[in-house]
Amino acid sequence: MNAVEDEAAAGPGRGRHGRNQRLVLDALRQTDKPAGAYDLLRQLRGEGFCSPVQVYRALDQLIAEGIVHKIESVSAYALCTHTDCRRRGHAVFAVCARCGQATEAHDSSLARLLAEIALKQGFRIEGATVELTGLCETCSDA
Amino acid sequence: MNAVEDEAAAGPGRGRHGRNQRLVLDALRQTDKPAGAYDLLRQLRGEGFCSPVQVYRALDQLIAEGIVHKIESVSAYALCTHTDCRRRGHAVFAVCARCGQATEAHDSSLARLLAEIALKQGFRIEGATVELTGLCETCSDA
DNA sequence: GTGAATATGTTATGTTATTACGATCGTCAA
DNA sequence: TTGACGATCGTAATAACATAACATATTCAC
Repeated sequence: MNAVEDEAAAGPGRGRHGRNQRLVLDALRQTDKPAGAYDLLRQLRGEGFCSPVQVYRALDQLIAEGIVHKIESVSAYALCTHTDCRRRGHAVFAVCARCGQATEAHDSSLARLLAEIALKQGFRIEGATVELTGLCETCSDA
Repeated sequence: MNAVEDEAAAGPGRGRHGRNQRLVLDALRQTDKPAGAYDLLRQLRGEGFCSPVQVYRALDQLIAEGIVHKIESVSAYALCTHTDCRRRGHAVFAVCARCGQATEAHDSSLARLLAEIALKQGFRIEGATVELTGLCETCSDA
């Protein structure tokens, strides 16, 4: 079950998310690219949003649940396309510098390797940000 | 030769860096933690800096040379502690959530693994951001 | 010296994120 | 029922991060 199915299962108006979280999730589903917090705000003006705090509050909770990821290198937010990211962690995003699309991948050997690197220096790892920049297949062909 | 030795070799007033770059490098050497651009600006007020642009311009060039890294997850900048990062790429930073220290590591199998992940999806990789958050040895003992 | 390239200065503005404070609403024990 | 508590939400203000646009100086090849 991914983030989309997850929310659908909860049904309208009775899920474990508040109205604002549902609106932000919906907005993120509408787009194929990571969206900035202020992009989301603009989209949700019609729904009564009028302050960035509302967006950030919703994002914070969704991120804590592992349903949404922040892509640090572009200060944008994307729906998780995988299962149970909160537990498994270590998503890798490949962010296209030309079209802006970000595709998420997971790799267990990466998780192991990062854990190893951390261990070497006695670092107690709680989270990881792994982002690739470059050109996606479509854009590098063009 | 690391960034510090590199600059020292160039000598005062005649290196390949302008005055502002040298000042920013010096400021970064003074601290053991990554510094924000506005931290640097505050430190360099006495040297005549009066605008963030001056800091960002210097940082941009130093980053392009691989002497300074930006740590995306905390929007801060740190001296490179390794040789020739521009060519080898793929530094990993372990950023302590408690004390703010960031230690840089390099790992060639990480570089290979990321290249592999990119290849799988036809992504043409140009750069990578790899950052761990958690607690450094000192802080997790405390 | 002249002109091109580089480096710098200054002002203004744009973008991203948080703080602080208060109102509302549901729930659950007394 | 009531009222204490926590969760959610609204609003305003501000902090923090980054860039645009334009002007001025410095350097160096020619």
